[in-house]
Amino acid sequence: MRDGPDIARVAALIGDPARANMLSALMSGKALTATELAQEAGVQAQTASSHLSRLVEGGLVAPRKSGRHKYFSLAGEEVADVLEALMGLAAGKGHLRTRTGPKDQAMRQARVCYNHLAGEMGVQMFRSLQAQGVLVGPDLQVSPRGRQFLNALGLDLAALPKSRAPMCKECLDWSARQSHLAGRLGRALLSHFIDEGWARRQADSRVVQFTPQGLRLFEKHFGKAVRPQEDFA
Amino acid sequence: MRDGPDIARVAALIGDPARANMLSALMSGKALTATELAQEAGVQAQTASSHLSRLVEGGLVAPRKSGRHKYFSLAGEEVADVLEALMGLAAGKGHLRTRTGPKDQAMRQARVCYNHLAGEMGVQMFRSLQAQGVLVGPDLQVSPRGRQFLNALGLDLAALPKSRAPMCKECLDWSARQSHLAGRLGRALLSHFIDEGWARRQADSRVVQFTPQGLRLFEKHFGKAVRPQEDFA
DNA sequence: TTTATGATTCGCTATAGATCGAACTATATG
DNA sequence: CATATAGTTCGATCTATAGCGAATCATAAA
Repeated sequence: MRDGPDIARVAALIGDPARANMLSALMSGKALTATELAQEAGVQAQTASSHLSRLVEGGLVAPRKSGRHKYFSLAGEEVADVLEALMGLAAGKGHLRTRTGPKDQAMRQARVCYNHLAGEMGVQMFRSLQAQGVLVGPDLQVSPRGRQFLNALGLDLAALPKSRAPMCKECLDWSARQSHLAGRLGRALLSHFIDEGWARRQADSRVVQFTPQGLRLFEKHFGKAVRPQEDFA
Repeated sequence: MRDGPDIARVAALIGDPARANMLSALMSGKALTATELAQEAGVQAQTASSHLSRLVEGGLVAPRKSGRHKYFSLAGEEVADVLEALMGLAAGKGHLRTRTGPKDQAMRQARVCYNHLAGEMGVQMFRSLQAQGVLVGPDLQVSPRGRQFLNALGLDLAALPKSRAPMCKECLDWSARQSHLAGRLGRALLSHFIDEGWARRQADSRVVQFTPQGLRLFEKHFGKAVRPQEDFA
């Protein structure tokens, strides 16, 4: 069994606590500077710099300079997917870093996964979109009815930036263990919710906080989110 | 960002070359003894023993003794899923361990993923099952028509061993970058192909070799597999 | 019983790499 | 220009752990 991809290389890259913290922070979808990431990781700036160059070298994060700052972000959606999957496994094995607090509860409810909505509400939205026939088929095409639905929401697909990236993609949720919507449409929907004031991002965390009004509107369009699943020991 | 699952712990566990080799070998779905795994990993028996106890401790593999042998297998489907996802990322980044050989080609065509069929043919089968309405809805329920279809194939769902594990589950393919069928049905289908002589497992590898007849029957029921995708650099 | 083989435990060594202090470069701001 | 801040490079240290030899335990075969 000496063939196949070199899985140890990427895993080792993720397997260092400092780097894992950085990657987790980047799961917010925001691009962060080297010093911000150093703080997230709890190490000195020099150490962080070394870690970051290794992450770039390994193709997990992408650098971008702007003035005297250097911003880092996840290299792509596949990276975010793998991280989310790893979180699922770790959570399932009970490897949690902290006692479950109030934030944890909120994270399970609604959070950012790279650039789209995850958590119970993310899962609920995805199921609803399929049930309503907005997304159809195994490859998740947007149906004509779907276009109409999205227009009614105030979202124009044609206005989305052109890109070779897939419009719709599934992403496995670590807390709910079910799929939610990623891809360009997933990103567009989350931005839309925030632009329209349905929800806002909580500073320095992945939590997405819906306003009471926003929640009402969400449930009107996508149905009521299932109650958060109890802990799996 | 000090909350969330402890991703570094599992990743570090996978991130050692010897352990990664062991896990890759276990992706064949077979349970292997400690010495077999030592050979796969290219280390001495004592070293392997230490690695294996750590893998068990971390919940990634499950031990089972039988006489003076101790068999190890992956702890569950979630573990296999994560490994497959990691392979996808590693392959996408060009982190391959060896030059692409003839075996590599065969692996992309049809291989075992833990206990079900993966590769181009696995993906093709999954799409076909959805297109034909055998599996319907976002949660992949087997339709009444689906039951009929499977019966015609010689597969009786009611005869499958009872279990709380999901009947149908998606699993992301590292070579094709699309979903294929996992879960109890996925397992049952692969066993069926082998029992019926459509295909046989290649010794000491994950490759699934279809016979000419088996291939014809497969294509009759599931359509022709798409041509293997070219390398992504 | 003895003998052979599989697996583990112990003790030791060697090494990769994580960490930080200090010096250095580059960009911005006054 | 000088000065402050962001980021990197270099060198040194220190720790975790992968690796193996040798001995030990466990089970099976003879």
